[in-house]
Amino acid sequence: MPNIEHTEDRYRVQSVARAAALLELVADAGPQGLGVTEMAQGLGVAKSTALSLSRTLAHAGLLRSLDVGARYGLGLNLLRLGDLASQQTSIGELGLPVLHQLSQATGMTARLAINENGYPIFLERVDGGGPVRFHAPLGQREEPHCTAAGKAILAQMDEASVRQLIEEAGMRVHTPKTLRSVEELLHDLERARQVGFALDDEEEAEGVFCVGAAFFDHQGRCAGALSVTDLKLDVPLREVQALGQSVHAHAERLTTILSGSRRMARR
Amino acid sequence: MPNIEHTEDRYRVQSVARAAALLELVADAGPQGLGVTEMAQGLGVAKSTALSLSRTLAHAGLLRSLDVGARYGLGLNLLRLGDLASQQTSIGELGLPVLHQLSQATGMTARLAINENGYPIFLERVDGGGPVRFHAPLGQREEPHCTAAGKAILAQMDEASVRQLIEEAGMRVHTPKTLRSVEELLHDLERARQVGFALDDEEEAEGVFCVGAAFFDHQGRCAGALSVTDLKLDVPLREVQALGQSVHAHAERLTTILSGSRRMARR
DNA sequence: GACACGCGTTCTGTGATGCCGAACAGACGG
DNA sequence: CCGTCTGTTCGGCATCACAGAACGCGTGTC
Repeated sequence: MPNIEHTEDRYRVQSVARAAALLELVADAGPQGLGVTEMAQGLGVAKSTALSLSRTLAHAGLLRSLDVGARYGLGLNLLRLGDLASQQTSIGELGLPVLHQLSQATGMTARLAINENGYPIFLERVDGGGPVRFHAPLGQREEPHCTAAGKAILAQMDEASVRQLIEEAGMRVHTPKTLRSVEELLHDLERARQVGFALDDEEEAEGVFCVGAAFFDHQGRCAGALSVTDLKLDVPLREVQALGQSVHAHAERLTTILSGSRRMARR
Repeated sequence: MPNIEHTEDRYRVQSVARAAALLELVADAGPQGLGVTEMAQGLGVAKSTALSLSRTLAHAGLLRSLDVGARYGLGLNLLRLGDLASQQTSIGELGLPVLHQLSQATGMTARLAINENGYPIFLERVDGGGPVRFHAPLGQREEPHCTAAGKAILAQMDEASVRQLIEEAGMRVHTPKTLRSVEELLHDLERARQVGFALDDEEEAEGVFCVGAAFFDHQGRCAGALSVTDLKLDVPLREVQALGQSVHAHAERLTTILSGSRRMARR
């Protein structure tokens, strides 16, 4: 579904591709898992094929059988592998301490996203102390136009690239406050550049307020963005400026870490 | 030489099993990733085979190419899948079988608590065979200083964190035997660390005796604790040592389950 | 500068193997 | 006691994954 099938990829192993699709299928199925029959029709293969695939994946710990040998859910090895994946992505590893500091300094849920061709992908998350937990999945490509991290990243691109990206990504409307036009977006990005941080003022979800700022790698390229999230109610307007400066400062700190303490952010 | 060989699993897809082994291989390789040649000799297959596998996995987002098309590291989709796996996996569910075994082995009421910032929250409970049922609410945050599970968790934290937590939580006095000072508590925790289990000797309720031991997640963090409860009358002093060892052993069993049980094939 | 060696990549033939489909065995529920 | 769900088994054909040799390319070494 999110993945368009095959870019004319030669060298592709059918059964492995099916196995990967099966993982996605099981992930979407939720906690109750999937049975062999459901897998089979979800993948469009015979039941016996689905059985072989699931058995093999289960043996590798990528799936696990929920009941005794009947339904399958995601396996615990995925936990370990996912954890290693974020560690091995040096940004995730290097950014985690900064993220903790940011969370502690603001008391809010802090997240770190990397820049993948203009899209933010969240690698790490540190919950704030508050009672409210936010739905904040990791490893997922989020939308650029309505998230603080996304706009912080977009603000570092030139206008032509932004237009092209939005052309491709679209601008889904989530709330009444979601920006509707590229012009509106570009204007907002200009403002973000001037103050050094981007806002998501109930643009993705009602009642949720985010502040984001970009950080840069050793070549000065925008490597990603930090953001903090909280209920709009809990963010007095007069504090937004201070909050933004804090996020910006932490992003700059991360920039100096990533660049070997040589170069500063490109504005 | 065939290092990962299986327990006579009939339905097994060779290429998928190899793909899974490849994921492990890349995970062990660390941040710099693996090249095709290394994968090939690591798996014991031809280079072209390794190429097909890695391309397929990369297309599914389970691997990602680090340089342009050369070396491969773990993919970001693993992050998302791992995150989902942890959401969909309740520790309680995994621990339930162990809990049953523990209850059966000891004949006592067994409980499982997760560690939430040092506080124990009981998720599951299995009643022993005896006539007495204990008031043991689930899903509720209990006090750390006077419960076996709480002290088992505390025993895994450093002294400063314990002091800070107790500062915040206080030490309500329930019985004459309830510990009164942080020093007393720290001393008790030190003893618990040495023997591998914590005791609650009528400290929360008179006549009630508990033994607890911590278990750990795939990162080695203390994820929670198991405990057993009975009337003090029914626990002869000489049995405490054996009881503690049993609880400790079951907690260890749960730890191996939670940490992904990789490499379970031993020929 | 030429050479050799390492890398990743390409291509093609072949036989192992993944795949389907049909049949089987329990578990429910009418 | 059937009909209809499951998950499981098995055999056989065609596919598809696999190996291996050859290619292009960048590196390092005389």
